[in-house]
Amino acid sequence: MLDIAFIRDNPELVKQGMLQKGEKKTELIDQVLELDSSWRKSTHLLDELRSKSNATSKMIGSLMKEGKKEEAESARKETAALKEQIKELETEEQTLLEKRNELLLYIPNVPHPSVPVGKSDADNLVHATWGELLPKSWRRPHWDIISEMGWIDFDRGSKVTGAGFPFYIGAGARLQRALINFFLDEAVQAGYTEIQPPYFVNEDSARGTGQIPDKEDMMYTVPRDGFFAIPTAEVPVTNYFRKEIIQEAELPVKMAAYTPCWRREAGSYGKDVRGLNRLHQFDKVELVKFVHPETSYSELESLRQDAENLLQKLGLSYRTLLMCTGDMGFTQTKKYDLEVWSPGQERWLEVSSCSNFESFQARRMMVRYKDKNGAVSILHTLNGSGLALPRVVAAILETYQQEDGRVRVPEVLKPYINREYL
RNA sequence: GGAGAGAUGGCAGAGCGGUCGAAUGCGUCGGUCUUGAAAACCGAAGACUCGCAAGGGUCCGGGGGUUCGAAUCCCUCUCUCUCCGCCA
Repeated sequence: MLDIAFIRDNPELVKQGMLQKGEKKTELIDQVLELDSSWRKSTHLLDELRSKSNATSKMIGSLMKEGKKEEAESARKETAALKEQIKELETEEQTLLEKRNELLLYIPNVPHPSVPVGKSDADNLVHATWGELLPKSWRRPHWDIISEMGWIDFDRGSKVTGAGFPFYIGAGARLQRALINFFLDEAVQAGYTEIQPPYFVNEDSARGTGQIPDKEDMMYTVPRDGFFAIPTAEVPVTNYFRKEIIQEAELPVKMAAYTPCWRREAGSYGKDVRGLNRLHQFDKVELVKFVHPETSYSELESLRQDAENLLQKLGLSYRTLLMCTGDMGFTQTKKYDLEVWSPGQERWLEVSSCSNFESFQARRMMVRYKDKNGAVSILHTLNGSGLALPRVVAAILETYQQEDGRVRVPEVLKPYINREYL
């Protein structure tokens, strides 16, 4: 969420940011500011009354000590009305604050000035393209390769769980494991600490990273225990430091986590869900950074570079998009997407998304850092996939397939899959 | 799942109804001393929030209650530890 003080000082800027993200309800800002000013009035009055009440309590205490019973007694009687007033005001003040903070959750983060203004994915900027775009020609889409080789079984997955929960078998499973290890090893090499987080989180964590209330429907829930199955490792990992203060010297903190991810993906259909293009359960290595506010944009660039390196080493062609304001999402100020080339489908597939959240998540989570002078401030968080497996698998199969049907093992995976062909 | 104990500042750990935002130790920071460091000594440090400021207010796991007044008493929830049961 945004800093209320920032909204007070820059209401127009925040409104403009909302409009650029395609969020038209800018009256939200006026409502928040109105609630805020009533709350402040209420708090002010309440504090005065409390101050008075504290003073008389103190006085009663010392009167008792001096043995002035009658005076203490009469002072005590006077507090009755005051107490009543305080109690009333307390509920009013609390209600106002709760309402204000609730609305605050619905105000999106403000895009960074370097982000192109636009409405949809058509307005995204192609930031860079790497590698040659193999033509389809004789190449087949990955789902054909998969079913012919028996590497992934969608039908049995549907039987056992439901659509979008596949089984990986033999070389298919082996490839998954190889990629996970490769991604993690590369991340550790790049200075990230390997983390294994919980796969379920509670409601506070889901709110901390912004899944609630914005993307609540994307998550699978465990109602009996109040848990959410994580849609990405971002959620547990970013919440790692919730309500904590980190020493400035510790920054930046970089973490890499492999987890399965669960997403309900309601409303998807057609070619988008064909094969490995979109699943309800998939594997991903996620990179998360906690950084000093001054460095968050350079950290975003290096995060993107870390993710790009993986694709380059795998020998996959890809492009990097700088997402426009309208296609960016609620919590980010700036975001790059990496899309890998799928020669069998002749289309781009998103395999990574690298974002800067500035203080948006950290403020919700109260993650702060303390500088040398002892001053405490909110830090910045970032994350990016490094990488999401299924579409990488799709691209590998389609890129490395031979005309005879076999699939070569990418050079960098050979330490993990000790053979020439899958 | 059953029984008991506990939750206090970065950590350890006092406090058991008023002067406690909280002793003490360690750690941290600043200074003295030193060529430099260590040791020793002296000193400084919680967070949030309202206010231009002066100055208020809130916070001793969360929520509620008793009281003029709660870290201290009561209820409740969560978590941690010990024992038993169960188990990868």
